[in-house]
Amino acid sequence: MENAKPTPTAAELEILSLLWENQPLTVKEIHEQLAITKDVGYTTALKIMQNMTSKGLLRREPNGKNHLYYPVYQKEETRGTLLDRFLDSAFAGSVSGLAMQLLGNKKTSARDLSEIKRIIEQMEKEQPL
Amino acid sequence: MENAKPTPTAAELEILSLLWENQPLTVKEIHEQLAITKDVGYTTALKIMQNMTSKGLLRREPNGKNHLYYPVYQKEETRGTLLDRFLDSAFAGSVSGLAMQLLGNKKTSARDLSEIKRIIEQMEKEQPL
DNA sequence: ATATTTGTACGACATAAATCGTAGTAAAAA
DNA sequence: TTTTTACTACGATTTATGTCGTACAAATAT
Repeated sequence: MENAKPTPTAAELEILSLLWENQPLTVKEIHEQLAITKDVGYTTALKIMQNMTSKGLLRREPNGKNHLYYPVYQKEETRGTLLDRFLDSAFAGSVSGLAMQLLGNKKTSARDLSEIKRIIEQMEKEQPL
Repeated sequence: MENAKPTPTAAELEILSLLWENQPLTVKEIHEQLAITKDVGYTTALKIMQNMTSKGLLRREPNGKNHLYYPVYQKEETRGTLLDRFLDSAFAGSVSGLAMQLLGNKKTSARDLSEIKRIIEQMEKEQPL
């Protein structure tokens, strides 16, 4: 009864992103980072992190007076789960549909294109047929 | 004050997907389609479509006793908006990060790979550097 | 004309996410 | 030893989504 992989919300993902870069962190440290771009209260950050902990998204350890928070799932795993879900809901599971949209995206530069092509060729070599 | 492009939820996307394939549709027709895979009530589908209409996601026309519903935004535009949002929230805006995850996905077949490569080469031709 | 069916509107409820105020507890400072 | 500061816990509120039940209106059937 604890097997359904939890999928983080947007607010939770912001926190996870910080933890993926640098772990563990305290609530205070997370809040300081969040406060740079958003006007968010300390207790809001705390509450979200508490929710995340009870959902199994974070793990925490006592550290003197405060707590140290660790992400339970790492970046690639989480992104993979999110991508699967997104693919199904927005692109009817079509990988090439998503790829087309992505490649047509304004934010996709020529550099991205050749980078992606390089990755594909790499994969084709490693995993024949 | 009506400029924030609304981003559909998962349930709303299911309905939009049906409408993109075949428009316009009545609530009854939508519900029949949804009921094939999900156990959902008629009024639930109706309510969601009413919400979508007031959000500006759908447009409707009276048709005798019932209504015909049309999607306001077409598939590519909606997918583009969703993809931008997803890219920012889950991949810190990194196109190549998303591409890597996508290409490493189990669901991505060798056929997808060569299809994607073909698209890239096409784009590189059309839009040099 | 009355009854039944069909589609729509409205309101209620449950859940989850995000937000914050307030209060308690423990450590550090005075 | 008090007082202040720093974290944490708890509860309240708001908003959005999804889910229905019920009731109304119009058309069709009896």
